Amino acid sequence: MFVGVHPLAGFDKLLHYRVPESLRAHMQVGSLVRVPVVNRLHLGIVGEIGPPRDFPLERLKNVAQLVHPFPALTGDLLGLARWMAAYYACGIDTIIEAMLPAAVRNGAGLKQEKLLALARPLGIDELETLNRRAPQQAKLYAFLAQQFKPQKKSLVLARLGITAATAAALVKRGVIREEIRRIERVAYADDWSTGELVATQPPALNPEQRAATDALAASLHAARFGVTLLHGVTGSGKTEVYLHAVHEALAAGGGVIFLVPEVALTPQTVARLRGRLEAIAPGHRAVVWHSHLSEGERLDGWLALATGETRVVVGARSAVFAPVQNLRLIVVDEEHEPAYKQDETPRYHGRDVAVMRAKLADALCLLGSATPSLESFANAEAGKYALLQLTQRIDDRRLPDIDIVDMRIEVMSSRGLTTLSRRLVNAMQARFERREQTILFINRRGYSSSMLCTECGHVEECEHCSIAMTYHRADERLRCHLCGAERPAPARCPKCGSPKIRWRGLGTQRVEEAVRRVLPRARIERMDTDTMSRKNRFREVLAQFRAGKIDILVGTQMIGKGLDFPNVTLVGLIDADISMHIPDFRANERTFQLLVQVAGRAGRGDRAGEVVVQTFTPQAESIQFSRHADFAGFAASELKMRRDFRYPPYRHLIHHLFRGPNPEKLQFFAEQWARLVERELGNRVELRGPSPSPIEKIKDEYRYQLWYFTAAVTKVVADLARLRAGFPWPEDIVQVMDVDPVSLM
DNA sequence: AGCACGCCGACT
DNA sequence: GTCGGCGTGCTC
Repeated sequence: MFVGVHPLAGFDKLLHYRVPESLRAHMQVGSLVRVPVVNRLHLGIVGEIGPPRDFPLERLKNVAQLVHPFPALTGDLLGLARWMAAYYACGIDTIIEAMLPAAVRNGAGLKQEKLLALARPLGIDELETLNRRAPQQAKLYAFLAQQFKPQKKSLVLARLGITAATAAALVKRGVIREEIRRIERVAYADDWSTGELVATQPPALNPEQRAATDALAASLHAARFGVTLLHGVTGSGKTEVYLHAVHEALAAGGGVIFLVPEVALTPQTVARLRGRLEAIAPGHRAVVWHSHLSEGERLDGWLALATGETRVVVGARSAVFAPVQNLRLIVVDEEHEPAYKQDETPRYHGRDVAVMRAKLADALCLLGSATPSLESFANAEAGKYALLQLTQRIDDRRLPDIDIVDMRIEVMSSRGLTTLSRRLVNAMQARFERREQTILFINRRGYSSSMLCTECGHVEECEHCSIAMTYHRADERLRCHLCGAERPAPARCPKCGSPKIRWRGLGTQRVEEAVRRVLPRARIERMDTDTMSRKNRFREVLAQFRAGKIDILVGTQMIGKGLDFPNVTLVGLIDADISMHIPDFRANERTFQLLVQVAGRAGRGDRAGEVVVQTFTPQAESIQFSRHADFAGFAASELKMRRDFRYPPYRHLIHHLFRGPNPEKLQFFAEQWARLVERELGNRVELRGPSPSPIEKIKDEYRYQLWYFTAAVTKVVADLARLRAGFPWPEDIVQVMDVDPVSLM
């Protein structure tokens, strides 16, 4: 008997081994084994059963040990690992490592990391010779000499672009020293298992909820892959719908994964969820899974699931890898949350991975949100995902009125005062007189500003990529952050010729001043990163606001969190469209989400609140969204961390990008990379040739360099005016390519 | 990742 | 000639 094993030894290759008689009984795909690699034992996962295709059988070594009698990875998980390795362009070993808790990977083997530190300082002449004879070592020495603490080896090597051999040479000479530190997890009392299990009576469902649960029950009954998007406004009782689906899946003998964003994993939430679960599906105890568990707790939970003793897991994004048997349902609550994105290797998106896992396990994936992400919404629109809507609030609170104010008209009619519209000022005065509160939200998702004409609303775009170009004040030029194109900033609007063209972005101070002018007696407080330097200031201001000691709160994104002030009946959104021109669709998306959150909370129980949205582009025809920017960003940040990107085609491209000014080779690998991206992402890639900038500059700006090769852009059209009609995501989604993980298999 | 191998420039 | 630095390729 032969097996192909993915060793967890730091490289991405399937190695074959002979299985001794004694280990054959329980050996299967997904088994955790210990195998010899070179002269050391490593853990590995059996990836296939059978002999190697191009390796002589007589040279095969034996499997040393079978760690568990049951498979550590279920079949769908192994398939998922393969898919992730291709989709996120990383080694399968890193993914398998992420799938197994540290304690499982080795009984006592705690994770270790290597650190580098200076051992003895070098004398002047020694340094001199080093500089001359071994520039790489000198670079490393210079770096370490500046550090106070030992630094992580892998990071240092990646940053400086040097190999382990360089470090080894210095270690051998005793100039630097290598330390090994065990990374131990902080043990942490699980107050969730002891938290009071309030076995609340399941509340009666309203007709909408009933319809949704019926539809889900039907889908679950079919026992086929499917994705359902549950779009329910804030307070419409999504959780109750989830729980009925969970019950249905459990009753059918299936397993369930319930994902929540990390922030939502508070003891209270989990206790409540558990309580409800107990009430609705008696006898089922859920495993709780998150990053703060101790090794032992993780192991317990993992074993309970892997052996089939428990069939439900509630947890943060990594719970998507839980070894749940006979998986029937994956719930992704608040699916739009950016917390589902992992920003360390292996980089992945928990929601997309959930969809894919459901596909591989023939299970149902239920995505829920009050503000679905654009990609999920688009997939629902396209009919790939089923859509269920909950439009009524359980508490029957009315949705606020939304006014869109066209600031172009304001600018024309009232010259001078253009920060606040008449509409907003009147509304604010009314609140002040009634002793109600106002929030002014300044949409200033900074860093990049675009060129906007205040006369006609025209925004300068890149001719290749069709995204708004970024204005760089220093040299008065416009740049495209996607393809790197640039040109001088125009003095007049290219469309209507007006000189009133300016870069956007109002400061909080300016808004505050404007408010003071119209409401001199009101108590106003400003809240942004500048004024909130002191740590407690933030809470202080919020407390004062809640206590009614502040009439008007002016702030940026910061006020979006924890926004539940009962006396706020007016929310003003200044420069609502500014982020529409940022060449990053996530920024646009976040603005929508925030707006919906803010708006959903304006108003007092009895009376609907009011939301005033100020914009220069009320009929924004086209907002651009780019999947490529997202992926390239992903890849770029990956590359930042590791010099030798392991996925072979990338590895070579990157190597030549970083190492040699060799245009032919560079082009060859760029083409290879482009083809890879085309294949993996299904998008067209336009190759524009090597960057004109000198190679030294590329090192600093390789992000743009990478983007330079991937200028295919996906277009989505959204209409801000749609906000009038409830809380929708843009309905006019024309085309969203490649946002459905399953289509990219 | 860790290790062996081999090329290449530098210098007792 | 030899030695050390450093890139390259392999691990069943």
